[in-house]
Amino acid sequence: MSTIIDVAREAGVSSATVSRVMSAPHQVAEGTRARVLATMARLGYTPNIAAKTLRTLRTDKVVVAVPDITNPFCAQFIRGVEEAASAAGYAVLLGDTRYDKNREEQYAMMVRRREADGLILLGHGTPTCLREVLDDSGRPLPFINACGFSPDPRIPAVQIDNLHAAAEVIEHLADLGHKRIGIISGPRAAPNSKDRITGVHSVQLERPDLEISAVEGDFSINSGLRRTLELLDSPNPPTAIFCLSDEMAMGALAAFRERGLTCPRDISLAGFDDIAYAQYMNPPLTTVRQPMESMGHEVFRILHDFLTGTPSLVRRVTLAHQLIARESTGPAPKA
Amino acid sequence: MSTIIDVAREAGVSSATVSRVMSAPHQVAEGTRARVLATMARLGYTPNIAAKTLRTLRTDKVVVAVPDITNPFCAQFIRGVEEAASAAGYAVLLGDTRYDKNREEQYAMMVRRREADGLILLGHGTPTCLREVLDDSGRPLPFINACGFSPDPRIPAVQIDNLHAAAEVIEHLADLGHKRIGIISGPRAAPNSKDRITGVHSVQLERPDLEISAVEGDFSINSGLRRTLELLDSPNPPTAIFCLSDEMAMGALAAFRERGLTCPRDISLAGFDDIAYAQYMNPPLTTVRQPMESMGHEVFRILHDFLTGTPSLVRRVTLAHQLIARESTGPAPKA
DNA sequence: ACAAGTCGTGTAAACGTTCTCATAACAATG
DNA sequence: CATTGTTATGAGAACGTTTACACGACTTGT
Repeated sequence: MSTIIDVAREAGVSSATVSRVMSAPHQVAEGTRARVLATMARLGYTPNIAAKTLRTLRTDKVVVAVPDITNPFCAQFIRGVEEAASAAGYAVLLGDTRYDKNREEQYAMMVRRREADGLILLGHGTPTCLREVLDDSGRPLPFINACGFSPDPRIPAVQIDNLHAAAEVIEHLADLGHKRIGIISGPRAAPNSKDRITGVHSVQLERPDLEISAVEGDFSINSGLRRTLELLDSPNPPTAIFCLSDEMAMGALAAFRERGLTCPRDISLAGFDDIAYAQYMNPPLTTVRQPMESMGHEVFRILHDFLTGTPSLVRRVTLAHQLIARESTGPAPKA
Repeated sequence: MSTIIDVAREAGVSSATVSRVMSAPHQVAEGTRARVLATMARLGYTPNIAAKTLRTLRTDKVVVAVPDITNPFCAQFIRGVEEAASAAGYAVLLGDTRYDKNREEQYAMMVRRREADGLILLGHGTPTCLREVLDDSGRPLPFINACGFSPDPRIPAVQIDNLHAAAEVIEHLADLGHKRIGIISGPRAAPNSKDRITGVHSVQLERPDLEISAVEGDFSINSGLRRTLELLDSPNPPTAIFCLSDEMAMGALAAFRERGLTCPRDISLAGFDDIAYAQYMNPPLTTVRQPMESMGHEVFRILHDFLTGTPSLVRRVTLAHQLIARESTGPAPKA
């Protein structure tokens, strides 16, 4: 492996000039530049990144940590971040936390150890090793949440209006004549689950004839299946089910199948997220679209502004969602 | 940010000793070790990775590049690699190539620039910037393929027996009485598509009454939908369709729906991969299970042996697959 | 008592960059 | 002609580690 020194020697210049050819080409005379470039090509020179970051303290990398890489919802978000990042000359380091705090910490450590310039976390959490720094120094961190506002207001974040999104779904179902609606939430602790449930109840306030029964899932297909079976087996089963993720809705569909129920004739179903599969389900799923790619763009933009010292006061951004009515929701069956 | 020198000064030892406390703790006296450890904790010392890799030329990172992070099939593989990697103290850098050669090159460059110790590529390709090195030096590279043997035999790889797996599916369908079978392949250029098609034809040799019509897809849901519609609209449509990926099978299901066909009563369907969604589709999908997690383990193991200089002659490994018959395949309808 | 280990530690030279100064050559200005 | 400014380059000091080598203090075996 040849170094910048080799190139310098071969081209008859100093290492400083070679360095400049790469980072500030206009500063070096055209002839010299061409000669250096040619030498670099001839030697197959590739700069040593470790040395570069040791010197500059910049890695041009950001970590994106998602709770479940298996979920297409996360994948879309990653795509968005990746797009914005590579446009700005940054590489994306991807982390799959599997909803595990320890793994989350590990990825956060990468920014503490300066293996990456910043951290984007899908979810509302704050890794403790970053919180420590924040509490000690009080200075803002190269860290941002997506899809969930942290309870700590100092931490920037981007999300949709979960409360109103959920409310719209319930209104949609109520308009179709559904009175008994089952909700399958994500883990209750998550602020966005809470927001969505608050949204559900806000509708109930205006339509007191609504009967809402909420159970707790974990966003997985299987929990959607299990919880739906429970709802169906209850004494007075709902005529519509609202899953707070499309994956759980997929499980619900399997549960309907298991009980011989036809959707939407016998029971209606709504999901949340609008993953790519939603439109291909059987029947195509009514759901709320979260603009995950735009969220990725936006989140990176904010982080990047911070990294480049671009003065900015933007802390939190709310993006527009969209209710997408497909065929899984229909009129409530006549009792 | 405190350095190893700060810790050394505070603890009254040399930087060498501090370094040893981290990398070879048994070499340093217990009392000293405790003192150093305490000092490190007090100062909140975190080692600078850039300096470390500059010195050692090791990053303890491997890049895993997959063609489509959105595909749960890839995700499972990543999980497998990640598991094996973190057990061995390696971090995984994830790359989403989106079937794009340029992106593939970019990730390969990371190992050339020593930003990572090795590259795992899902697919049969060889990035040109690595092939160059291989051709120039002739020495083996820290590079391995998964799910597809490279035409270049010098490159290690792990995959299943695609030929026989596909043959088993066709036999399964033929046993159910299907005579006209449609195949929706991935891009023809891919060796594993070729292998599977060869497998299909190997069955045809023994059962000459089979009519096979193969069309080319691109593994995406949408191509599955489109190609299936074409097959259904042909003069003598097949009674069974075999998609070379579960995602395309999902598209096929949507196509059936669009044409008012009930699966498996009117038409049978088989997929390939056994992604997590396969069992939850409507109807649950008959498919071939590829052991993606084990493949991840195995692939990392081979790469790791190479990296640690463990002498090994294993170049290529074939893992066991499994035909999983679910409800999407049934007896051929009576003409 | 001496030679030959072992053990714990320190010294200092790398690793490959970047970047601040310094300098030299030349042009423009008074 | 002296001064000032501009432009292209070089010298060399960091950046924070690891590690080969050296050394002194013990232990052990003769």
